[in-house]
Formats: sequence, C-alpha cells, structure tokens
Amino acid sequence: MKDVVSSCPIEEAMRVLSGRWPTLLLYYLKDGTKRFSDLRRDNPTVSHRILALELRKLEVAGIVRRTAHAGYPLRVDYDLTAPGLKLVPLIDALGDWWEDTEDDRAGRVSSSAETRLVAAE
Amino acid sequence: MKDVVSSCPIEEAMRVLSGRWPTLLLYYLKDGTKRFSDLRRDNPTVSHRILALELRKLEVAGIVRRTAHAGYPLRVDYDLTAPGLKLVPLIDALGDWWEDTEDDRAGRVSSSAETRLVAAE
DNA sequence: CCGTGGTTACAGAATAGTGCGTAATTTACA
DNA sequence: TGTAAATTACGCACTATTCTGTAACCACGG
Repeated sequence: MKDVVSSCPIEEAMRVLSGRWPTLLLYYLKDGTKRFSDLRRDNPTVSHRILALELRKLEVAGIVRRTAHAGYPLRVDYDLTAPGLKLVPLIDALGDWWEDTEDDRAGRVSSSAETRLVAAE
Repeated sequence: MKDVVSSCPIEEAMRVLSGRWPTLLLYYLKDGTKRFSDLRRDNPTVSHRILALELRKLEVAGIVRRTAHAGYPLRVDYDLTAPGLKLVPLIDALGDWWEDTEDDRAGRVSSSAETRLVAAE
C-alpha cells in the first residue's frame, strides 16, 4: 500500500475506514463513551495490540476522541468526535444498502456470478 | 481476517468494499462501461493480478457485471449492476463527509492528536 | 499477584507485485 | 510467402511486502 498522495477524498476516507475494525468500533462507540476494556469485551476477537492501533488510527484521523484520566488504576475513555458522529449515519446507510440489495446482488457464489458471454459481431 | 460469519450487514459490506481499489473502481465505473485495460490505465499502480482479483470480488458480490465477448483478441467489458449504481451516491457521500469535516477533524498528525488529559476526581 | 492501557519484539499469516504463459487473429517485415 | 510479433485478459508460481497475533514488559495502587 504505497502512499501515492491520493488527493481523492474517497480514497483518503477509505484509508482510515478500511479493514474489519474501524466500522465496528464506530458502531460500538455510537452508543456513547466506552473504555478500552469495554471495546475488547464488545468484540473479543480483536487482539489487544490491534485494538490499540486501530483506536489510535481513528484518533489521529479525528474520528474518535481519547480521554486519559490521570492517576491509577489507569483509566481511558473513548468517544466519537463531531465528525465521527456525522459519519455514523453514512455507515448505517451502507448497511441498509447491503440488506436492501441482497436479492438483487444475488450472491450466486457457486456459478459464474454475473458474467455473461456475448458473441463477437 | 477470519470469517466469523458476521451477520452484521455493515461488516459484510465492508468486507467487499475494504481496501484501496473497490471504491476507486466504483468511481471509474460510474461513468459507464470500461474494459480491463481502461481500468489499468485509470489507475496505473494496480497490478493486473490484483485488478483481476478485485474485479472478480466485486462481480461475485453482484456490484459489477462482467461481459466477455467471444473471439480474439479477447474483449471484456465491466459495468455496474443496479446495486452497484445505488452504491455510488453512498460512496460519494463518504467523500463529501471527508471533505466537509476536514477542518473539524483537524489532522493534527504531529501532536498527540485528539488526546486530552483529565485530572482524576 | 492482579488489573489497566499501552508498547515493543518476534513470528507467522495474509496480501501484493513480477514475470511468464496462453488463446486466436491481425499486422509487420524480410 | 512465411513467420515472427503484437494484442487482450487474464491464470499461475514465486517473491516481496505488509499485517496480525502472541507474549512479554512497563507503570502503579490495592
């Protein structure tokens, strides 16, 4: 994945939203503030390390806000920023699109999918 | 990327849209029918192998239609299916969101991003 | 010792790129 | 006239790069 300085907003947006976790984290955070360990419990298949990395990526992108409370036992909260909140309905729309078009997309996996053959003229 | 049979439409949608190319291909295909070599020219950094794989993925997902014309020199057309067309405005909305929230996301890369410190109560 | 949030080191898995081969027809050129 | 080369859309094998997981460690109060 080279940089290629895309200048295309779609490509840039996808750079941070791509992958399995970003949208899931958005999904869980839309209900409100969560802590690191909450998010781990929400989806137990993400590794400790990756969760930290993904959260950091979203934080740097300005989608998630990280709030570290001083003192011990160490406590950190995560919630969505204003842009993050604005993103949620778009993600939801994507989910709706997937469901609404399910019949039409006709996940015909075993056959040759959508391919059609046309005789040469 | 394990399977985990998500049952979450967002996760499933992201499984096919994740990565650098799917949205880009959508972008180029929204103008109309394109051939394999056209798409290669549109974004020269994608390798032929990956382009073929990505197109096949979108085809199986029912977003792109592949039309192979019989005879040589082999000719194949790609265009969007109805679900694919419906997806385009959502992708565009994502790009708009990225642009519109640019100031607010404040890409403060060098500093500690959004992190804030709060004194313990 | 435990739990919290996080980082680093190393290993293994997944993904991407490179180059070669293929098919039938047209064109190129000695 | 004969044959070599180009064309198109890939598939395959091999390598390079990148990503992800595991485990260990840190800080500290309880």
